Amino acid sequence: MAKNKFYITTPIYYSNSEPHIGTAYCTVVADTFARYYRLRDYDVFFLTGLDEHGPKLARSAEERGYTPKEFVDMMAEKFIKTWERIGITNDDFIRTTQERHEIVVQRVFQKLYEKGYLYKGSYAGWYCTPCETYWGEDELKEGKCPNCERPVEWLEEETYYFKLSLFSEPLLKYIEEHPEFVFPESRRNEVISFIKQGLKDISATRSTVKWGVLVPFDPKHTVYVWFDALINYISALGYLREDNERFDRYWPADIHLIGKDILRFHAVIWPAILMALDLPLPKTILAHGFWTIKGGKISKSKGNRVDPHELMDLYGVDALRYFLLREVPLGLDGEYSESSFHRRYQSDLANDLGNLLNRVITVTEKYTEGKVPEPSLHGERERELLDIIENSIKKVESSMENLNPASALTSIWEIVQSANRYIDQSAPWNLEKMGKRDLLNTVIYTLLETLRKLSILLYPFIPDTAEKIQEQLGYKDKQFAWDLLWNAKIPVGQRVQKGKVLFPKVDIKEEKEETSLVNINDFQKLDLRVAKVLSARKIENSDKLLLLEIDLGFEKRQIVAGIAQFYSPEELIGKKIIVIANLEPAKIKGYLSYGMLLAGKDEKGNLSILTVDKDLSPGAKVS
RNA sequence: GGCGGUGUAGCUCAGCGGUUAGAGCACACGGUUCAUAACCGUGGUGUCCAGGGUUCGAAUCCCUGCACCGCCA
Repeated sequence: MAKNKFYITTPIYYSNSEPHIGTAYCTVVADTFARYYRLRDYDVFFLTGLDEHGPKLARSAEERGYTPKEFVDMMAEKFIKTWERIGITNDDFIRTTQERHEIVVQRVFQKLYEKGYLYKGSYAGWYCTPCETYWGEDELKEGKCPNCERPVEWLEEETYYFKLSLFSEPLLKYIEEHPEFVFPESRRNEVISFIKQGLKDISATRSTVKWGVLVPFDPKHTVYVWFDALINYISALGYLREDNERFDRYWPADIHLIGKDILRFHAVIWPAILMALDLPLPKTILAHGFWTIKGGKISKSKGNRVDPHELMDLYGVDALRYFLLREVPLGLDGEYSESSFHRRYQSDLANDLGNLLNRVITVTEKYTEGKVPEPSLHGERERELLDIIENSIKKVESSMENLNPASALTSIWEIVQSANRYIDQSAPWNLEKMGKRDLLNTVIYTLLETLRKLSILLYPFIPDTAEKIQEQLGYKDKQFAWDLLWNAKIPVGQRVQKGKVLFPKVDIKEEKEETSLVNINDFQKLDLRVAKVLSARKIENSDKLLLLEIDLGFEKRQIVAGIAQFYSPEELIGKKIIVIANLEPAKIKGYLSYGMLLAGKDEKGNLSILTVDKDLSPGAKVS
C-alpha cells in the first residue's frame, strides 16, 4: 500500500545575511510539520535552501572582497551548520547556483516562451548602477538611491515580460474555490483584493544583471531573481529533468511555508507560473508572521537582531524551538523579549516538564529498584489521567491539522500538568509505608507510561528532549511513531536510566535601569575579538584612513581604520589586533567598514593599536 | 485615499448571541517533600476601547467615532 505523501517547503533564504531568528523560526516550524507527518507515517519530503543570485548578493560579495561564488559557498556553510544544530531534518538543500537548478530554470523559461507566456518589451525606471536596481519615483530618497544614496539615472532596459495579466480570472476562481489555499484567512483576503485590482504583466528578465541564470533563447538577459527563486520548489524535485521521480511523487506541495512579506510572489505569481506550465497548484500557502522587539521590526540597522546561536548557547536547542513554536500562533506576529523567552523556559520546560521527568525517575529508583513495575489496580485516578491523555492527543491532531502548533503544545502541556497533579494526589512516597504495594506499582507504572507517550507527542516539537526522555525511561532503541501512542506500552521490568536534568535553571540578571555606570551585561554586548590583519592599503584621497582585510577566524572582513598617520600598511600585515566585531557597519569615504579596531591614544597624540600579549588564534573572544 | 484586521484581568491572549466573562504567566495564602526554592490546591482583580442601535438577552450582530496594525494606491 502506497503511503500518503507530504511535501513541505520553506522559502529559499537570501544568502545575503546570516541565519537569524526569523529564518530560524520558519525553518523550525517547517521541521515540526515534517517530523509530525513522518510520525504519522507519511512519506515526507522537506525542502529548504538558499537564494544565491541577484545584484545585492554580488555586491555584498564584492564589498567583502570575495567572488560571488566564494561568498555564497561561505554563507551556505553557515546556514547548513545552523540548521544542523537546530535539528532540522530537511531532505534536500537547494541552492539556486546549483546546476541542477539552473538547468530547470532555463527549461521552464524556454517552455513558457514557446507557449507564448513571455514576450519582449522594455522596462523603464530610476536606475542605480552600483546597486543594479530600479527604483520607483516614490521610493527615491531625495532623488537618490534609497539603498546607497548615490545618484540614479532614468533608464530604459529591454526585458521579457511574463503575461501575469492573463491569470487574474483563473486565479481568483481558484482561490475562491479553495479556501485552504492561503492561510491565515486575513492573508487570503489580502490576496483576493490584490488580484481583484487586476494583474499587470511583470518583467521577468534583466539585461543589466550578470549574477543570475542566463535566458536560454537570449543570453544577454538573466532571469529575474524572484522567478529563479520560485522555481526551486520544482527544480529540487527534478521537474523537466530525466530524474523526475521525486517530482512525480511529491508535487504538488502540501505546504509552502513563507513569511508574510513574500505572500504575493507565492499566492499570485507562483500559481500563475504553475498554471502556465499546466501544473497543479500547491495545497496551502502558509504565511507566518514576524518577530518584533518592543513592538518594532527586527532589523540589522536597528542592531536589535537576535542571534539564535546565542539563545542556544544559553538555553539549549529545544528551548529555542519550544519558544518559537509555543509563544505565538502561526500566522500572527510575535513579540520576542529575553524575559518572555526566559519565562517560557523556566515555567514550562524546567518546572513543569523537566521536573516531572526528574521526580518520576527518582520515585522509580527509590521504590521499585529503578525498574518498570507491573501494574495491577486500575482506579479512578488512572482512568481520569488516561482520559485526559486521550483527549489531548486528539487535540494535538486537530491543532496540527489546523496549522496551529502553538495550540498543539498547549494540549500536550495539559498532560504534563495532569501528570504532576496525579503524582501529587497519589503520593507514591506514602504508599510503601502504608503497605499499599500494588497501588504504588500502578502509580509508578502509570507515570512512566505517561512519560513514554509524552516523548512521542513532543518529538516533532522538541526532538532532543523527546529522545532524552526515552533514554531516561530506559529505551536502548528509541521508538517514535504515532501509532505507538496506542499500540505499545512501556515494558515491565525495563530499567530506567536517570540522566542529567533536562532543563537546568538559567540565571539571568534582571534588566537594570540605565545609569552612567555600565554593568557587565552592557559590556558583554560588545563582541570583542582577536583578528589577524591579512592585508592593508591606504584609502585614496585620505591621509588618515587605511582599508584592512582581517581574518576573524569564522569569517574575513574589511574594516576601515583611522591610523594611517601612525602605521604603515606593511607593518600591520600579520599583526593580531582587537576589533569590535558586532559594530554596525558604517560607510567611510565610500568604503564599508564592518568593525572597528581598538587603539589607545595619549595626550601627546601617540597612538598604539591593541594587540595580544601571547599568541591567540583569530576569532578568540576578548572579555 | 481604498480594502481588511485588532482593541477583553498587571502581562500574553482565548471566548464571537444565552447561566455569576475565561486560560497561562505574575501576585497572595494553604498543602506537600518524590523533585530543578519545584509541584498541587484555593483566591482576588475586569466601565469586555467609547457612544448609539437590533434583540427577551450582546464582549459576541449592525452603525458611528477613537487608537493601533496590515495590504494596496
